[in-house]
Amino acid sequence: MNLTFRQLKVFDVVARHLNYTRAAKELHLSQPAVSMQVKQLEEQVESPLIEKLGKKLFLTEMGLEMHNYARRSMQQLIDLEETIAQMKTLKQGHLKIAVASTANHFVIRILAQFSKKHPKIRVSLDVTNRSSLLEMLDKNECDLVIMGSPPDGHNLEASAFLENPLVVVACPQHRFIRKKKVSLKELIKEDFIIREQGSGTRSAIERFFSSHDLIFKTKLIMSNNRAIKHAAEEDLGISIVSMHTLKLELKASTLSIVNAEGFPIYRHWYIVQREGKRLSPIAKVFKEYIMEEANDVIQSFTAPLYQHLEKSSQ
Amino acid sequence: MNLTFRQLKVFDVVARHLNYTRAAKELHLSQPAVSMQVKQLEEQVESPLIEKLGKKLFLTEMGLEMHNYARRSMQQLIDLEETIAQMKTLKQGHLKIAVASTANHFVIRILAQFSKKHPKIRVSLDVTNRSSLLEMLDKNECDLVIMGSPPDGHNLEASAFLENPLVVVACPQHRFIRKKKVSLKELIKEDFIIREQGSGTRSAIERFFSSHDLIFKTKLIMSNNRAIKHAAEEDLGISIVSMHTLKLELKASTLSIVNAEGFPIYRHWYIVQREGKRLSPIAKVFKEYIMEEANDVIQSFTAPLYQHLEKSSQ
DNA sequence: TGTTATCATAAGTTATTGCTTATGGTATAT
DNA sequence: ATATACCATAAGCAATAACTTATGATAACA
Repeated sequence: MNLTFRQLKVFDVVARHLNYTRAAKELHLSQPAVSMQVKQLEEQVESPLIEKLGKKLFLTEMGLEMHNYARRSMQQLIDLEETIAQMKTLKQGHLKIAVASTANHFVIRILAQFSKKHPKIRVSLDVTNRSSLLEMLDKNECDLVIMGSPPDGHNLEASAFLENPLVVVACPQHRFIRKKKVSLKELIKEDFIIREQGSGTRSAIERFFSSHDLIFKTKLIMSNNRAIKHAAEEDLGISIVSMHTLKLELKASTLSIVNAEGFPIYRHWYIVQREGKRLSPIAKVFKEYIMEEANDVIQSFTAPLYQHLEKSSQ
Repeated sequence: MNLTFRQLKVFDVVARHLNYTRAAKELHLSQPAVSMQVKQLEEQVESPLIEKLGKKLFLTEMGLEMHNYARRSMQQLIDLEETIAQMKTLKQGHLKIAVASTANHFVIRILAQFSKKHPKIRVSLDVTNRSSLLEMLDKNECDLVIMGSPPDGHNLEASAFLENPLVVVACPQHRFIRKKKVSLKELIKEDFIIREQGSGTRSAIERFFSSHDLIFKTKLIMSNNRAIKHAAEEDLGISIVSMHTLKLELKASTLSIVNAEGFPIYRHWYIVQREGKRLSPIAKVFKEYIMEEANDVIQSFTAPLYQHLEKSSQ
């Protein structure tokens, strides 16, 4: 059986009017064109759908069934069109993004604003570590990923959209805090609390020190940024973290930024997608949004807390 | 938007395999044929439905939506086919018949047997008077009507399928009952209880007497066969009724048949449809059933009760 | 009885569909 | 680097879909 939507459409009009001529007018067709469509439909089901008794037309029992079907079918098509139109106009859809745990803080902030602008959009946010992010990209399980500089060899397309200053932190009682400036020589005598192998922050730190031919002492390895900060608060060592994650600790004065030589290290946050990825309309808009707005959002959100630093560094 | 079922079918297969080549094999098509169908579908909705990342295929968000739609749509088509097939094989359907109230007795009997043979068929049975029956036929509100000889001028197609003997009845105490034979002359001296103008039975009786140049006395006019019999039981007069309606009264000996000259009048029951009516499969089968079986059913049902009459009449 | 409204049918035309084969490009695996 | 698997694209072709106009048949109606 090989019906066409055209046949169903024409049949619906005929079934409503029970008059070919008027149906033809509504469809802007000639009367025979309508007759033929109905006839073809009847041939498909091998049963009469319309009967002519005297001068009046009636639906047969199967005609009635077919009419119900045609109306359901057409309504569904309209629903589909509606869904697609809504997706295109961002009134509907599903935005799937994943972020490095270190970026979580400010991304949530941006996402909140974005979500307010597009209230009907469903959002999935995965917060996970670097290797899981890369895996998600490989499996195409999300539209966009926000992370530090991604490695080569994954066919990825990464756009830097925000500076990511890494700063040295210590507990406020630490002697470094009182010093105007801490040289790298002094710095590497301290014990460091640091992220696990594979972390973006860690590899940045390693690259920084090795470029200065220095080796730092790892006191503690932790797989979670929050835990690192907590350890630093407890003076188990000093650490190097993204400045964007420090809002609460600075405000509560449980951690302070060390004015160390060569810091902040300016790295970037990247928004990453698979090469060749066809972004959904909403993902495309989100990417544009984040590229344009992220800087402002971050500024208004963190700037007041470390103005002293902005002046002294770089 | 002008999708085709073909596009949906092909898209479904591709979406299931996420591989054009294998989809093509399943559909017994070349690979480009499949690519083209999908591409056309994408042009219809003006959005990509499938994305190729590296060597793997994925559905886009809209692709997912479209796939759901395609599956729903195809399932409905299968349901429709199933419904139609069931109607054709009499496993489903709606039989709408209407009968003259006088015929009700034996039609119900036949219908019960028929319904047992086709248990899934829904049956509507309207029991009403002659003019309503004709109206129902005019409005095409039922498939078939069972009645006495229908009038001309309604574009009807009537098939006689059963004899309808009209007999004179009186209460068992009536003097006619004891007589071996009652002549017409004697008969018309009695008071008659009779149906209203327009009744099939009545017009048959009128034609019978006028063909013998006789006029009968109407004592009581009633619009209901049951009421007539009741009046006769009470000896308000004698009456002429269809023998098929007498089963109960004969068995209970509350009415008896008068052996009158020229009786029974042999008329017929007809199964009637509009000229040109396309009977549904089940209606067609019912008509065949009634034409073939009615006689047997009636025989086995009423014969024992008036064997004496069969011998004496005609 | 002729007129009107309506549907069926036929013939003819054009555009489109639905495929095919051939070929080229590209990511992955060896 | 080469082979392989896979998809995209192009060109070409046969079938048919989707109309049109013209015409015929038939009920309903005046």
